[in-house]
Amino acid sequence: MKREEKKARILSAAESLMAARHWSEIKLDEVAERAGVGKGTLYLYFRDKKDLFFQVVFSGFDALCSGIAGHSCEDTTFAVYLRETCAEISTFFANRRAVFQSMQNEEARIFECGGRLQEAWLQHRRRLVDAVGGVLELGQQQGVLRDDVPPPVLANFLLGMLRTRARDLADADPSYRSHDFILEMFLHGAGSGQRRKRDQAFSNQAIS
Amino acid sequence: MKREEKKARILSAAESLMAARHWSEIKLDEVAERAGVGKGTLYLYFRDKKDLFFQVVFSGFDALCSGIAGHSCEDTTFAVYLRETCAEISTFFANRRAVFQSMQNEEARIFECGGRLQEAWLQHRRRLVDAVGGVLELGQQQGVLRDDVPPPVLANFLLGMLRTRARDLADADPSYRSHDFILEMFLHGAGSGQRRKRDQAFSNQAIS
Amino acid sequence: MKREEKKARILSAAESLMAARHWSEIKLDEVAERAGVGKGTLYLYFRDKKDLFFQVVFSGFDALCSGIAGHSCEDTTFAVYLRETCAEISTFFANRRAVFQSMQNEEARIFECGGRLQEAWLQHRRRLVDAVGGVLELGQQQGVLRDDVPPPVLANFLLGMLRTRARDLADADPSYRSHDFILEMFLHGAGSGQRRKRDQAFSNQAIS
Amino acid sequence: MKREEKKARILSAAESLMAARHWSEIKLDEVAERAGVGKGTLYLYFRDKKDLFFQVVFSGFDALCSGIAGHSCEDTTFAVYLRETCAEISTFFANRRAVFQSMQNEEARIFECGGRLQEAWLQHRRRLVDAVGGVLELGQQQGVLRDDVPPPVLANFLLGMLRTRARDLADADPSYRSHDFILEMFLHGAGSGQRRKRDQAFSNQAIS
DNA sequence: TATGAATGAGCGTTCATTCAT
DNA sequence: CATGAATGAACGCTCATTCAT
Repeated sequence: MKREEKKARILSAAESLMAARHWSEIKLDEVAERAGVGKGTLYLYFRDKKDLFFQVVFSGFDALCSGIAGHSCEDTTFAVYLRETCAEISTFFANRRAVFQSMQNEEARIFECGGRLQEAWLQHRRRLVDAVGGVLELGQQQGVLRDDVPPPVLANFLLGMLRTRARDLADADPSYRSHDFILEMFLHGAGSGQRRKRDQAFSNQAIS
Repeated sequence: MKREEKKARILSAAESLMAARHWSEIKLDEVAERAGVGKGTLYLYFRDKKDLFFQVVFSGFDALCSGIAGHSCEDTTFAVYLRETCAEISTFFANRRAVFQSMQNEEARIFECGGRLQEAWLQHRRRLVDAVGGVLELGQQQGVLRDDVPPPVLANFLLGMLRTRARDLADADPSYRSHDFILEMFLHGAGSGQRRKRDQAFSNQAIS
Repeated sequence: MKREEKKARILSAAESLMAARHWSEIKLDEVAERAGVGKGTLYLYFRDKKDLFFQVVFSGFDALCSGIAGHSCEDTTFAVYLRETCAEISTFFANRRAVFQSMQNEEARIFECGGRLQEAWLQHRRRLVDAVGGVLELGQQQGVLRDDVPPPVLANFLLGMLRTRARDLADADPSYRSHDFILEMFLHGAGSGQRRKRDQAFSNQAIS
Repeated sequence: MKREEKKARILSAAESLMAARHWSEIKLDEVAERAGVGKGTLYLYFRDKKDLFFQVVFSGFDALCSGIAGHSCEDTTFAVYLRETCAEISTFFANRRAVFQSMQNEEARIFECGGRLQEAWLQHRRRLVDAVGGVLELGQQQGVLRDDVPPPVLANFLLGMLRTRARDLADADPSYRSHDFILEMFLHGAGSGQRRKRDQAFSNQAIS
């Protein structure tokens, strides 16, 4: 237990540093100091620097994917289900924003590590896309979502919009940062569409 | 002339390397070798490493913004105009993909350079958003785009979707990578909307 | 204890190298090798190259000044006292000859370090002059030294003669290198001796 | 002639820079700029950096030695002759102070150039000592100077005192900086004067 | 187990020297 | 002759990693 706690302290320290700087610009001295352990101690818990940051990046990620894939909308409507999914994802990335603001750029080449880590990241990413895709597929089956586009493609767009919200709209008016607005954009787009009956389903309670 | 050419060679070499790795992981020896010049030569054209990568990042960016802002849709429909704008942006980022795949992560802290570079990037980003926002405002005036959302917010979403296409849909079916599809998603969203009269304007000729 | 010893090893290595070359021509690799430590180790004990050489130069100097100022001739004659002082100074500079042969040129601009180091050196030098001046003042009080010249001026001449001995007379006959001879010259000069009519010849017009 | 003038410009530029910094800290760019010539031009007049500074150091030195050796006191008294010699030396070093303040430290190892330059310097130095020694020998012959000390030894002391004046007494009262005072000290020393019983106190045991 | 002093490979930067113009 | 752009060897300094305690 003591052991796991110390490891967590290190991971946490590294994570907070990765919020602000690229991993190759972070010194292990800093990590050790912030974690309150000796520098040598790091090597008792992690093979090397790369391993440490690797673990920072992926710890928790799997849980997120499982969480999304594990839920089901049986006991609620798809609309609510989708919004909850968005909230879950947003919360996850917000909490780990530090890391993933550094990460999202790296998606295609994380750590440039000859491929092994890159592979790992792509795999993880795919897992998330699949999990979200699974949710969206339900929407298609219920006729709420267009079915001329594969769920993973839709999932990528949705994730992209969440990212836009998190990163590019940080300073925008709060009303444009609500999950409802995001979902409204996701579902109906930017067109003027007089059709717009404004899905009631998406304007109930706000989650976050 | 000769001088500018050499500088361009260096910028190009650096750019191609930045495609694959974070700038702090790129050795100036590599840049020099790939550019076919001596290492010392770099310092004839750039103050230091930071300055080199800074120039890589921003060279061309201003031209893009001006280009977008400079056009007008007087001699064409908004739909065509918008698609051309997208094509312009896509081409730009595709050509400089190397750099901007590294960059987009950095948006919030490029080079972590105490703020000066960060400032510069944010300013540039805002310029692009404004230019695109200008285009979208036209769409609002013509009643093609919803006017309950400020143009810059819409611009961010559009840019986000272009990014999604460039980065997350690299392996998707080509039909989901066309400008027309992107714009279709942008305008009408992922909803099933029986409304869907499928804007004719966007299904004519493909540009890229 | 171990720590101080290692620092001493480094200082000693640097000192011996400074004996032969100007500090800007000495590589830290050399210092490290000669000290039998890794290059990085240098930076555990010294902020940077300048700091290292700075410490080489001044370590021990203060002790010398205090030593000279602290003695007194109460329990001996002034003559013996003065000779002991000379011996002390000579020994110090002989031991650190390496350094000070490099230093004496620098007196006016050591390390050209924008003034801070220069200041330091001048202060140290002045301290030595004052200490020696204090000794000579005793000689004046006892009527052994002329009192028409301020002690610091006399001190400078004495130190200059010791320097002449150490540097210019290295190859001269040993009899001209003894403290006694130096002091004899200091006290009575090069004149033949019918003297003290205050050579009219030398007090006419000034040239420069 | 044009050629010689350009060379002189370069030498002069180098000399003025050597006044303030050690030669290894002076960039050839600086020399070229200050001389108003291209950097490549330096290599038309000097084999390399060492050669340039070598020539800076010794140009004029030979002329000084010849001048001193060439005069004679036939048409004047020894006292006047000696003072003129001092003035000549002082003027020379004052004019070239820049260089020689850097040099005097180097006497024993100039340029650390494996010996060739060092040799050259020692040879030059010896030449000056001999020239001055020649003058002082005249003083011995005329009974004005003690003849129990070889002229070169006396010459070294005299030169040392001139150096003391130039370097250590820069801030002293002007009266202690006149040639007359220097010569007075040189001839009669710092003793009070009842003297020439050859202080017993100073001829006992040697310390070092 | 935990530490941090020690290490040395590696990198950014400088600058004497060359050579095409 | 004159130039200054180009070069690359060299050096100061950093920091991931090891290991004696």
